[in-house]
Amino acid sequence: MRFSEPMVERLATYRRTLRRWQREGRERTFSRELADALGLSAAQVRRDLMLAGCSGSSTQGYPVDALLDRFSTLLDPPEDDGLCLCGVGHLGRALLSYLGRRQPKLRVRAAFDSDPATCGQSVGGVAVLPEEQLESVLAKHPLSVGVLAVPASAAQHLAERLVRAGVRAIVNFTAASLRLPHGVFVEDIDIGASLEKAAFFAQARRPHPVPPAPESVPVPVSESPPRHEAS
Amino acid sequence: MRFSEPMVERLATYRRTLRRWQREGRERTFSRELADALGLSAAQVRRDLMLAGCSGSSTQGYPVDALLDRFSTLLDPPEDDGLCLCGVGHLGRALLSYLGRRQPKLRVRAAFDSDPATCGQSVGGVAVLPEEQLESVLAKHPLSVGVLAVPASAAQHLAERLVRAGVRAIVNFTAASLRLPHGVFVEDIDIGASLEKAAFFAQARRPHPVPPAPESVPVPVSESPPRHEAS
DNA sequence: GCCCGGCTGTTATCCAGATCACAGCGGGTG
DNA sequence: CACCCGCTGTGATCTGGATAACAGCCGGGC
Repeated sequence: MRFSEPMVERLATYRRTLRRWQREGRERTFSRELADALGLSAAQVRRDLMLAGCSGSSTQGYPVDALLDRFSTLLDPPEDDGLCLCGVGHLGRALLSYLGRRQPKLRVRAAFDSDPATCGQSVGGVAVLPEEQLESVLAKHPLSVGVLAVPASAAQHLAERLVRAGVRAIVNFTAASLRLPHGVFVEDIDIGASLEKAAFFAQARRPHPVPPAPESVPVPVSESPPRHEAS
Repeated sequence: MRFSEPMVERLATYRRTLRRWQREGRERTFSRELADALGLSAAQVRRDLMLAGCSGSSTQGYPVDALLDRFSTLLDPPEDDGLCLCGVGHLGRALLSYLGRRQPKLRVRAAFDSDPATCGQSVGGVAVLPEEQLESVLAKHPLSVGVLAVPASAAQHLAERLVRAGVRAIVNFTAASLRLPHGVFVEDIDIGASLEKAAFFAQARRPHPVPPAPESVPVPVSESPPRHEAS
């Protein structure tokens, strides 16, 4: 049995929503409520919960606490595990400040930068160390997730160092496409490409000019698919 | 004929790679080269190029210049279009500095923030305006893409204002799931969920504790699928 | 001049993930 | 007590995207 990538991503969003509801005092919920809150279909929520090993009653729905407990078991890393951030530029700082206050279990445990001026600073409560110490720090305190927020030209080399140092998943904010051994999980977050995609689909209904092709050029169109149960 | 989302995203990455090669003086390329550079299969590159309306010769491959021209036609927004950034916190600043130097055609044309202390500053060459002016500025200078880098609690309301002001695509860095009229393209970039996903798949090979389910809990495992042509 | 090899363009096939559909249940109502 | 309603759990089906497969072409070698 293995969980699919999109499902794990959804579990994380279920958990966020359920935590808010828990703070608000809600004790039980129905698949439909979660679905509406997140723009999914109720059937998909039920299926995800089933695969995650959660169960509910047909009249009372699912107990919020039990769901959150189960999600913690599935999603939370071991006690002293966490993130290793490479690159403390603008984006790295944004991540540090974001994660500093947000995620309790998924903290940045080590941050590295190649710029001597940045090293030694403490950003969001995390000390920034010189990149040379990456291997020695991770040898003492292994971490399973690396985050790349460096220039694209440095990404491949740093990724390899991270993997050699024991990292088994990398979140790559770089435009570089990483080539790493099988078994290492890579999550690419290509902000530039996402912005270009949005710009494309914003224009998509307008006719395009027709320069290179001799034939008429298709007018690309996209709809946001309706994401709700037909009922 | 419509282009799929993943395809448009790939086109953006093809373009980035081809631009680098063009700077290096390379004039022609083969599907295999692009595929290897980006971790895709040659067949997929050929298919994308075909759908994009590009053609090459079986002996010389594709001319780099022609590909880039075609991609510009498809991906570049109209001359005075661009991005409208909402929220100039850490992440907003990172985006401004990233886009300031990178994308020539996809610039941030307006930036807004609700914090009076932030307004009036100029970040990365873009003046930060008070959020109240969103409608009046966009009325004078319509932009087709909005970028949300605000707290999740403000996201839905701001998104609706953007759409009323003429925005047709939104890049949502917020954890909120937006409910917007059909026809508005939404690209969610959920950094928190992505980090949790990476943490999960980093752990995925370890046995999990088995608390709630009476039965043995499955050990979820994921492989990065091999992404190359079998040949 | 003829064959061979490799690359393009395109069709056919496959697959994961999402959607649909429905059996089963349990409590509420009359 | 019998019926009804709505929700869970789950098999069946659908679909879009990726992969595989191959016909056609062209230039180079012999």
